[in-house]
Amino acid sequence: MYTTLLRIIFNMPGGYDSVVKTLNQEAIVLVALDIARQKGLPAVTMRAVAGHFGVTAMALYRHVADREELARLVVDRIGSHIRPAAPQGDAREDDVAGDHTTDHADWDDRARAWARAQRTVLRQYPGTAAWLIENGPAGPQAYRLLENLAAALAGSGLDDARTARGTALIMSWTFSRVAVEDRAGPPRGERADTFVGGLTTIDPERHPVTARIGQEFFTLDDEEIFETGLNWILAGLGADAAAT
Amino acid sequence: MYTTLLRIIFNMPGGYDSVVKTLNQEAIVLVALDIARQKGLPAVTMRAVAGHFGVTAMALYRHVADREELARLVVDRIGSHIRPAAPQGDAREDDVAGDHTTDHADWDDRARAWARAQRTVLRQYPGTAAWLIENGPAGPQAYRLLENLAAALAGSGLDDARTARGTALIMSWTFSRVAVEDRAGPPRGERADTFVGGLTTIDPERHPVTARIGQEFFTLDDEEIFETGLNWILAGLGADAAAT
DNA sequence: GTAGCGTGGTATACATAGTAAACATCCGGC
DNA sequence: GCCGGATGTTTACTATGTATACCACGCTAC
Repeated sequence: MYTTLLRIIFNMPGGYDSVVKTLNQEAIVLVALDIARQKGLPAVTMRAVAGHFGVTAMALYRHVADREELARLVVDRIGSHIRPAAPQGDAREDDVAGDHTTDHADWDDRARAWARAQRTVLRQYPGTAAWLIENGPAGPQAYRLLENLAAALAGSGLDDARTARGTALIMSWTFSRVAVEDRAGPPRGERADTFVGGLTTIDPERHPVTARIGQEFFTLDDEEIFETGLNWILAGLGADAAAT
Repeated sequence: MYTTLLRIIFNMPGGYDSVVKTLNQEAIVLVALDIARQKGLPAVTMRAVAGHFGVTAMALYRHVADREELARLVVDRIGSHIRPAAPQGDAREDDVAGDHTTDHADWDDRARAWARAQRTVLRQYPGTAAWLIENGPAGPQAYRLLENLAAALAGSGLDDARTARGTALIMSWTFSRVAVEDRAGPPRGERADTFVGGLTTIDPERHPVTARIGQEFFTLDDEEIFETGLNWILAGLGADAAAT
């Protein structure tokens, strides 16, 4: 409203759009992305996004179908930030065609790079990993990333069926680890009844192994857990591929 | 309310409690468990549970602190249904002490049995796996089950740190697979823009590998994906244990 | 120029959640 | 016979998504 007036006041060719954010899908997604980064994906509510524009929540519905669509757009945009670099160390962009020409010997390094890139970006947007597990990856970026991973695994010599299963395994590990890391973040040691937090009070009589390795849960950092799991997964895949 | 009157009407020693459910924590958890099984954990709302007793939602707060506590009680109760049988085939109950006396050679079969038992039960209560990923396992049953798994892995010869990481990996795979299966359930082929549903429309030009293996995502059933992933994980763990 | 129509934002309201606060009721013990 | 704790109710407030009706602007066709 009053756009004409504001255009006169600001006296600029493109109107006031370059100063005050215009309400369109692109801008909405960007604001939502910002909220997701700062407060997590669940904090991306219609009212919160609308508030950043000084409009009502209903205004957003002229540009996105509903919250579900907005979430998908946000997650897809997050996916566009994930650029698994080639493991050789050269900084070239990953282009799908190019990836297929790389040496097949380093398939596991490519898979590792893929998982690390996923984790790095997903960690910046709390709640996204959990969302992906519950809703499933979708959209163009998801396809691009799936292709990257599948291409890497296909280079191992696994057949198609195993390649498909392998992508599921690596994606699962990546998403669920980040989801776990998301919650373990800020309120460290706040809730005593949490799984990890409660490990100090384990009764060694009834739970001898847990009591013994309980310390490990504290000292291990997320990085180590993630990398070790990834190594085991790739070792298992590699052994299977070699045996075929 | 009117308990005296009802006791007179029903004319029974214990009052009407044996006919109409009494409101106490145990009964609340059982009703919540029932709702979780039929409609999933997210459907366990305070009002829904209260409705089954013919009371208001606020009445529940005399017996549970809040929805969070109720959810934890429900999940713990679900955990009590998980009884990973010994892999030898004998039907004895798994008791923690007994588990440790079993032969260490079959550590991977024990881990497999653990994961299968988890999956079988978690599948009966949709949304629980996702809840576990987001909130983390907690409570007595979680400890018992963790001990079971850790004990199995410790039998592989892995050191404590690796055992801890191994439990995280196996739990992650189990939980996230069931979480994925939960959503893939009823609305199969409903949303065309879903990850799996969209795989038919993959452009073979841009996503050659995905297009090729796309069929596999349809034909593979959940059982196969789960078992194969589990095998790879255990193979990776085993190789590492053997190398140490 | 003006009538009308489409685009886009607003106002209002409803449904579903959890839950706080004050009140009511009932029952057992003094 | 009354009192106090335990237990359920009432009311209401919050946050969330979203349906519906409305309205204001500005462009286009006459």
